[in-house]
This record gives sequence, C-alpha cells and structure tokens, in this order.
Amino acid sequence: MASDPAKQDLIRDAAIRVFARKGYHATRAEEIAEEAGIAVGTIYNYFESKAQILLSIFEWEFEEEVGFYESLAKRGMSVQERFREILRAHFARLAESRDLAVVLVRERYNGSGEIGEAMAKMQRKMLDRIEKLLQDGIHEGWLRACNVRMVAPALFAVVQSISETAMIYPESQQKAFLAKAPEELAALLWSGLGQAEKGAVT
Amino acid sequence: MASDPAKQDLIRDAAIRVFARKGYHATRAEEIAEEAGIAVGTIYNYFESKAQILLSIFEWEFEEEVGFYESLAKRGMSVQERFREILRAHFARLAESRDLAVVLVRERYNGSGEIGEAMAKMQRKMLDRIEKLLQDGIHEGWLRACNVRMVAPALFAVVQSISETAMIYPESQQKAFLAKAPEELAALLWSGLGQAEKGAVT
Amino acid sequence: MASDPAKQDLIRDAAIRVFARKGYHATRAEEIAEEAGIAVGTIYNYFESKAQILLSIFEWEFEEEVGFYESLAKRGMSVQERFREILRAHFARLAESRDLAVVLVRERYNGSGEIGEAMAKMQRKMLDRIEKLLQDGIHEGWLRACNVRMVAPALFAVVQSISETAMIYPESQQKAFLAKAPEELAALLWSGLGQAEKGAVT
Amino acid sequence: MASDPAKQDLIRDAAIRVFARKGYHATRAEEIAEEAGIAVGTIYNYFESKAQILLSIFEWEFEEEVGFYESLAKRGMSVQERFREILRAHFARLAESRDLAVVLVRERYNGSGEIGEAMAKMQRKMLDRIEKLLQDGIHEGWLRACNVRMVAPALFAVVQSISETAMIYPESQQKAFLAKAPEELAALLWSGLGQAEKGAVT
DNA sequence: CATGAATGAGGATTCATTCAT
DNA sequence: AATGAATGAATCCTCATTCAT
Repeated sequence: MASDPAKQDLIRDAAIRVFARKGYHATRAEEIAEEAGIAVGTIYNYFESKAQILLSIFEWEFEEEVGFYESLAKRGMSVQERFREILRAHFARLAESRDLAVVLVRERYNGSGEIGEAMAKMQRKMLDRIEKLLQDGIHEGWLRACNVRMVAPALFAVVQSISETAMIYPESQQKAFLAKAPEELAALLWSGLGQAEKGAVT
Repeated sequence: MASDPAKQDLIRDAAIRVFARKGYHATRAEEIAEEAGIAVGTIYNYFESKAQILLSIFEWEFEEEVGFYESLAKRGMSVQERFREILRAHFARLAESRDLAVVLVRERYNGSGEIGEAMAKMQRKMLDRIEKLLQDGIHEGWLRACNVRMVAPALFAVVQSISETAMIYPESQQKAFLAKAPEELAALLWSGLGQAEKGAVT
Repeated sequence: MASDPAKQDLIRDAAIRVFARKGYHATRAEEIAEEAGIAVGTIYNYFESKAQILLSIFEWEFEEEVGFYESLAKRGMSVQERFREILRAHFARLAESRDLAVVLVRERYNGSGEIGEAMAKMQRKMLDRIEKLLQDGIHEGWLRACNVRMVAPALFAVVQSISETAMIYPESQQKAFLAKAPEELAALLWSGLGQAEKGAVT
Repeated sequence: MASDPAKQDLIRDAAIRVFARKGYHATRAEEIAEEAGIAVGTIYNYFESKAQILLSIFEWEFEEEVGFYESLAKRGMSVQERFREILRAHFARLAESRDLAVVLVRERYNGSGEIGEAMAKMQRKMLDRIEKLLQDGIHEGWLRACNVRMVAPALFAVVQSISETAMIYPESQQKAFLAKAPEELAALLWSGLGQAEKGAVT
C-alpha cells in the first residue's frame, strides 16, 4: 500500500469527477482509473476499495470544514458573523468545485457496511458542531431559544439543498446563484419569511 | 404484465420496508419477494424492473402530496394556513410510515438512466409547487419578498431533513419529535432565528 | 440456494473431471459450468464457492469410505479380511473413476482457510479409523505390536501413492495394475520386503 | 538475470518458510520479498517466476538426495544398510527443516505447465532410483521378489507421509517422533505387520 | 543491482431478469 | 398468474510481473 498523497489526491479528484457525472454506483473502478490517467491496479495501491474512495472524499471535506470552523472560532467572531462567514465560504467553495458538491450531496447515503457507518458518524459530528454553534448563539443572546436538535439538521439541510439546486443551473447562472445564496439564506435564517406587520406564526 | 393494484401495493410496500432497512442498491430482488411473501418472478409481472419499483414509490408519494395540495387550494385557505396544514400532514404521515420517509429521503438520487430522469422531473414539479405557494404568499402580502428559486428548495430540504433526523430516534421519542416539528419549523421559517432586539442580518 | 441433489452431483462430477485435467487452481468456474453444460451462475445456486465444491468432493468420498468400513464391521470380518476388502474396494473404485482418484490425491492440501481446515479434519478422521483398525488387529493378535500413530499414515499413504501411480499408466495397463495392487500391497504390509532366510532388520 | 548463489538461497529459503506457512498458491511474491528482507523486484533478478522458485526448491532437494544416494553407493554398503541410512538421513534432515518438508510434501502437484512437467520428471527420476535400489536388493537376495513398479511408489509415499505426519506434532514431540521413525519404518518394510505365528496373507 | 510503484490481464462471484413448468 | 431455477453479463479486486529511477 503506497502513500504518495499527491497521487491519492489525483485519484480522489478523478473519482469526484466521475462520481459527479455518473453517480457512485454506476461508476466502474476502471472509469476512475481512466479519468486519472492511470491503471486500475494503481487505485488499489492507494485505496482499499471503491467505497473507501467515497469515504475519503467525505473525510477530506469534513476536515476542511472543521478546520474552517476552528479558524473562525480563533478569530473571535460573533456567532452571527461566523454563520455568515461559514455560508460564504461554503458557497464559494462550491462555486469552485461543482463536482464535489454534487457528490457530497448525492452520495451521502450510499456508503454501506462499515463505510456507511463511518459516513454517518461524520455527519453526526457535523451536526454536533452546528448544534454547538446554535447553543452558543442562544447563550450569547444572538439567537432566540429554539430546539437545537431540530434546527441544526434543518440548517444543514438548507445549505445542502441550495448547493444541490445550484448544481442544476448551467455554469453561467450558477455563479450568480451561489453569489446570492449566503445573503438570502442568512436573511431566511435570521428573519424568517414572515412579514413583521402581518404577524408571525404562533 | 399483470395489473392487480392490490398486489402492486403489496410489492411496493415490501420494497419500501426492505429499501429502508438496507438501501436501494443493497437490496436484492429476492429480498423484496421474500418480504412480500411471493416469488421473485411475480415481481416482474407487476414491475418492469427494480428501478421501476423505486420510481413507483416516488410517484405514489408525489400523487399523494399533489392531491393534498390541491385539496388545500380548494378549501380556500390562506397561504399561511396552507403551509401549516402541509407541514402537519407531512409529519403526520411520516410518523405513520417511517420506512417510506427513509426511502424518500435516502434514495432520491439513486435512479439512473430514464428512471433517474423521471425522478428528477418529479422533484422539480414538487419544487415548482412550493415556489408557486411562496409566490402566492408574497403576492398576498403574507411573506416578505424573497428569492423563491432559492427559498423553495430550502423549504423542501428543511422538511426532508427533519424527517430524516426523526428517523434516528427510537420509536418512543420519535413521536414526540415529530409532534413538535411542525411548530418549530413554522417558527423557524416565519420568524427566523434572530432576536428582534439585537437586530437581524442585513 | 437450490438443493436438487441430482444437479449437485452433476456439478460435482463435472468439477472432478476438470480438476483432474487441469488442477484445482488452474480451473476456472466457467470451465466447470461448460463441462456440466450449465451456466456459471447455476454453480452458485448449488455451491457457495469453488472451494466448497472441492470440499464436497472430499466429503462425498469420505462418506463412501466410512460407510464401507462400517458395513465391513457389521459383517463381522476378521481384521485381516477387512484390510483386504478395503484395499479391493478402494482400488476397484479407482479403476472406475480415475479422475476422482487424481483429484483426491492431488488436491489434498489445496483447501485454504476454513475449507482447508475442514479437509484436514476429514483426513484426520480417516486416520483415526485406520488407527483403530490397526489397534483391533494388534489386540486380536493378527498384527504385531507397532506404533499405530506412525503406521496408520504410512498405510494411508501407501494406498494413495499406488492410486496415484496408477493414474500415470495408460488406460489399458492401468486396469491390470490396479487389479494386482491389492495383493501386492497386502503382501507388502503383512510380510514386508525382507527375505526370511537372510534375517529381518532389527 | 543476476546469479549470486547466496542471494538465490536467501530467496529460496524465504520462499520455503512462507510456502510452508501459507501454501504456494496463497503466497504472494511480496510476502516472499518481505520474508527475505528485499524488494519484490529483486526476486525477479534471480528467478524467472514464482513457479520457478518452487521448482528450484524441488531441484535443490533432488540434488541433495541424489548426491546422498551416490555417496552411499560409493561406500559399498549393502542394500539393507543403504535403506536404513537413507531413512535416517531423510528424517534427520526433516527434523532440521520442518518447513522444507511441508513444502515438498504439500506442493508436489502445484506446478502447472512447464514447471509442472519439470517437477513430475524429477519425481519420476526419484522413483527410478528407488526402483533400482529395490531391484539390486532383489538381485542380491536381500529382498523377496516384488513388483518394483508398485512397491517403489509405496515406499516413497510411506516416507513422505511420515514426514507429513510429523509436521502435525508440536516441536517437542516432533523430534521424538522423527527419531523413532526410521526404525519403525524399517521394521514395517522388512517384516510387515503380520504375526509370523498366525500366518501371513496369501 | 536494488527498488517498489505501476500495470492490466484474469477470475470468482453476484444478481437482475427470464422463462419453462 | 405464480413459481424459482437458470442465465450470463457485469464488475470489483488481486497479484505476478515489469521497468523507470
């Protein structure tokens, strides 16, 4: 089992492109190899299985996200600012890597067996982070009290779905869509959809 | 190709249970047959393929939803009331059929080829309806002006994610969770998370 | 997993022929199927794996042998007579199924993992039986005292090796060879190679 | 193709250990390299293929045996003494190299194609030598007349099987077992199993 | 000569689908 | 219509061997 990280990245990136194009299950190992410009066997010098490649894509992304969260925390921002930063960063990244976004959204549940568990675990950690962010916000008085167990996944899903929707648009409109997304979402999440004058839902 | 609707339902329901348990791709035709208490061959008297079963699950659900939407429209409710009704109905149905919910959420992207297209089409129609609902709401002055192309999928996703999160909970807590869901979501969507006093995101 | 014993036999017999021709490892599942006049998939309706086919060949043979041993014991023969009968039966069977003999001899150690263990176990049981036969013989006074732990495998091996050697001969000579084998071996085992007059090894 | 005999031995010895542990087919070239403390590529500087390594193990052993036979012939021993010497030497060597013995016994038929033929040829030569020894013995009046074509492989097999049986025992008992083996076998082969008083098999 | 990453042919096994009964 | 054994295309992964460094 070799471990040149550059080649691992080469393979992972090729996999992202093919998974995005055809879906995880419809992608054959050979296709990843072709896309990467290597032989099938080489894949298996760097990954234990096709499923492991998928997992590694999620792990990679997860580390990026977590790293970013932590960098925000260190910069001592308010919860509100952190949210906006997160949204901006998230959508900026998507704008860069449409394929990655597609894969992250679409293949979320396609791990099976151990890999599936590992992926589920990662997502739970992600939610935990969001929950914590919310709780901090409530504690600091920026957010109204809410059921964080419920709102956290809702938040996560909103972001995901926008990502996903963006993927539908052709390249040209997509950029504009993703550029508007953080503001629109921030507005939605902070102020809701209601018209103050008419009164909110009880 | 036979067409006894009762047997079709029998097969579809069996498929829902097995898909929920093992995921679409990991489910073998034989397992569906076993769950339904019939022979594999029989499945193919009622469905063209395994993928068609999946599609039919989505179609079924889609028809239900659309029918419900239309019944609401006919009853001449306000947008606000319609939203609440939709959410209530949605979560009530989930509480009844946990397996269906799991499948609808998890296998959304697992159609490939024609079936995939059909499933995507259905989802787009679903979004169109939500968009229309939003636009009506804005027009009627219940909702603030917002980018409906962006908010519609967000709405859809929020609902989905709550469904999905609910699935994690054990039977006992799940009911309570789903019971609280409509209010919590309605609050989130109408009023956002912000504290009025501290000022909303601009 | 189907269980028509006739088809199991069909597959096993085809496998015996191909294993005999090319060796277990060099035989592809497809070749067994071709030889049996069925499709590859069908093999796996009756056997869990290629290795299981090999194991089943040994099990089959083992049951035959054991059954025969028991039938002898019931007929109340002397140890001496039982030995001769066993040898006769053994070689008669080989004369009938050259391929089986080749496989039994050649692939004895080619099981790996669980299958290997199962095969080893079977062979140990076989040896146990022979040991018991020897001990009875000694007890009844037909055989001189000897180290049965050592003589049993020797006996077993002698029989095997003759079988194996017979396989080298062309069909015509083979029959004659196998016909002479029981007497020759019986003589070897009872009287040894020594010339009484010149004195035995001390 | 390099030809440093010391390194060839290094590789062959490593191969013997791994083959003994896992069997020829289950052994990967890499494992041999690891065991030898070299890189895979290096193996192929000294051997044409994995099969060639196996062949070379048999060739090596064959040369040893033949050399020993010849040395005995030169020392002008009687057939009887030569047999005993051969048995002693054989088992003494096994006691030294358990792994070699395992491989020689177990992998006898695992050559395929040319290598298989080469291995078969070697074994036939081995048998020829034993046949010759027997014939000399008969001619000199030490042995009773017997079918040497049949007795030779029987002899060979007896020796092999004892070797093999010895391998089952734990280190401690194994030595004792192998020490007793030559006498026990010599007795078996010279005098048979029969009780003189009761009369031999006819 | 040594290295070990790259290669890619090869093969066991799976499973959706068919079809004879 | 129901059955379930038969089918065989499809695919992941292995591993002996090569060859650029």
